[in-house]
Amino acid sequence: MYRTEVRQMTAEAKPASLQLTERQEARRRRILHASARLASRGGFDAVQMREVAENSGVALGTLYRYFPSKVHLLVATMQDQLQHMHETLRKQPPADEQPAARVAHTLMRAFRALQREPHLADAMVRALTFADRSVSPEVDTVSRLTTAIILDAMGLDGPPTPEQLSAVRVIEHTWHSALITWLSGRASIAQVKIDIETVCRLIDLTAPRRP
Amino acid sequence: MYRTEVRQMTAEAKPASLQLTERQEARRRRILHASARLASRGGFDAVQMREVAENSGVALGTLYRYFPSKVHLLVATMQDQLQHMHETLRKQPPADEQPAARVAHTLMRAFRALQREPHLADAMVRALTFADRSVSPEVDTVSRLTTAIILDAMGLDGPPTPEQLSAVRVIEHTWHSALITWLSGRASIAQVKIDIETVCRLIDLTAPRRP
DNA sequence: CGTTTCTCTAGAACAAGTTTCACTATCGGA
DNA sequence: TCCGATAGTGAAACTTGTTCTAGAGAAACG
Repeated sequence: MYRTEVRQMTAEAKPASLQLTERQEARRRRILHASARLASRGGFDAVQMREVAENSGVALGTLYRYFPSKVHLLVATMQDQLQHMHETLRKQPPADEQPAARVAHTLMRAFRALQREPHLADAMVRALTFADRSVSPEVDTVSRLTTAIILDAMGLDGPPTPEQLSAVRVIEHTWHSALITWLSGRASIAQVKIDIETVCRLIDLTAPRRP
Repeated sequence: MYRTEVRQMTAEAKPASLQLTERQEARRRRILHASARLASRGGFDAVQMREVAENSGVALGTLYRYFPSKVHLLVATMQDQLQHMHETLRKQPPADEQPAARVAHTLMRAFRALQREPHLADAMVRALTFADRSVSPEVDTVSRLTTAIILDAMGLDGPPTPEQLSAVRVIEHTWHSALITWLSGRASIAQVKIDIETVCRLIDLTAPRRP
């Protein structure tokens, strides 16, 4: 930790200028890449800031200018991965009849992807749930992405009702927490599957259209 | 972090002898008390191992003998607090008709208790979700306690069905994750309430007895 | 009691996240 | 093209979790 009450960098207020030059964009990308690679190896603990800096050919101070903490870095890494995931999932929408089944299948597909890189999943999810208020904006972005994936899977006609949004929030809660119990070896893959299917029943509950 | 692959203490295998002497029990209690007090002040970051050791009149090495990491310490602190909570809640069981409402009210009561000590809640919940495999047994104990509280609130006649246990697990997931979003300022108290009420609907779903 | 074996203490040492500093390189505008 | 502002570099310093060591104390046990 080691963080003074109000983070007060020398001069600038918050992030780098929103418009990055090409070189800066490349640096950022190198950093995220190194982060993901190290995370794939050994999870949260294996992502060491000095090593990330070295592997991405950037000074430690620069790394901290781009991502003000390790958690920021890993949450940004998760954003990045989620983006890919969203596109991949969008390409092959689930074919099920019921919205609940579509969401459950989509999440299980995402889960299988995470199983292929369990260490990376560990790093990202641990960072996400460990994040404190200073990371709220970034975590919020991840949350919105996840919500978008679920809403996509539901395949609604119109905008979601408040009830449906509540259900989606609860599904997200379950998703994150179930991942954690799996990652820490306290729940099996089968158990995660059951939990996801169970919570997805809430969707049918909030859209009880009678034909 | 800084933890070698396999934790290999000099001689003893795991924890202190299961039977603590009186002095040892007192030490353990002082440590937990100091931990809770520091956590109440400033949350996870404010619980510094050196300070816990000092405040409980114990050497740093001893602290680590009792609790092999900060996360272990905070999870044990949570166990302790949950025990109190369980007893308190048990004394005034909710009077509602429906099991779902009973569970929702019980959890909201617990939530209000946490709101009185938000920093303490922060420390405990962050530790809980950040815990890795080495803390699994302790985290499992917390999980069982939470499950017991929920099952108590449901007030079942017989043993719960597998379906009901799934619902309870999902409720627990939602409970932890909703707490986190609240603690990190990304969800309001009202939102947590809605999420809890939403997920509790699963209970009615798994016990659709028609009179 | 004396011995043997733990346990506890004090304090140094180490690892990794974070900050700081003194420079140098790059960029955008006059 | 030159200049001031901004960004990046390298290295050291600082904070806090964790480990290690040598010796003092307590407990079990003959």
